[in-house]
Amino acid sequence: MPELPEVETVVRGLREPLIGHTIQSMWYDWEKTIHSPDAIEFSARIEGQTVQAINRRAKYILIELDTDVLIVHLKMTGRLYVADKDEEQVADKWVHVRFDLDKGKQLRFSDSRKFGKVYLTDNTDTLLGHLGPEPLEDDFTLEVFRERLEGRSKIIKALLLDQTFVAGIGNIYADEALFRAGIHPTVKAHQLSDQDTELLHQTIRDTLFAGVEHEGASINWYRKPDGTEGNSQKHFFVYGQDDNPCQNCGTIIDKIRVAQRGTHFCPNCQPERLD
DNA sequence: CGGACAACCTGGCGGC
DNA sequence: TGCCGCCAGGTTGTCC
Repeated sequence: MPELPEVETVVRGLREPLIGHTIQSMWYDWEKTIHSPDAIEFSARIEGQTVQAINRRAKYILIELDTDVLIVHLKMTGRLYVADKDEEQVADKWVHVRFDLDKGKQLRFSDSRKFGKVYLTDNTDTLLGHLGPEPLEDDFTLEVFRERLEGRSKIIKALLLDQTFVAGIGNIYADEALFRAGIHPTVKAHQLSDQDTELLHQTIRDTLFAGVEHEGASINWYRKPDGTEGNSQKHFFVYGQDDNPCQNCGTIIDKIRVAQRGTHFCPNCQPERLD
């Protein structure tokens, strides 16, 4: 659920309350959330380091410290936010990792489904090196997109979800980008015309830009670090719109399974294609 | 290369 | 009200 726009919104929201603070200690109650190194080394290494910058790569949050980078992946239900240390945790029973900061603050990682992970590393390449290009960066040009599509025969939706192909797109924005481009989700990459490719390149960027502008989609778990909801979900054309009329043509939006994922599309605007 | 599927987990919801 | 079973979707790994 948290995809590029949601993670970007979290990153932006964390900078003000977190940069400049020093991590004093670490607490956790679910060891599997700590991916690497092991919890003992993790806490020993992170204590005393100060937050210098916060960035994003794909769906990963990169909290740059003095000598290491604290990396967080929210997966489906993760939340990352700063709270006052003395503020009771009763309102959020899913906090599994906590970092005490100076000045009475606390960085909390909450995750009801426990899929999320935290990493500490001085070599981000090991974890992030395999990722594809950032779709909102200027270097993600139409030419780059074309080259990456070359020789691929995969179903286009599956390709968009592949983080090594393009980084940061998830189930929601994949459906939205395909709708905007008028491309059926099961179209094979090699079936795309030059015009399809150009359009899809543009709608991937448009869809993600719009998501960032609306501060992410609060479908059920996602919240901005200040606890408020994003508004992106109010602007979806197809995601979660099954059984409702298409805003473009009035045809009822359909929901099928593609690449083992719930997939929403307009049967009229996104016609199926045979080989 | 591609596709299917299980695993990791738990809350929310529809059905009864 | 309560229980059951399914669905949600990011990523990795395994198997064909």
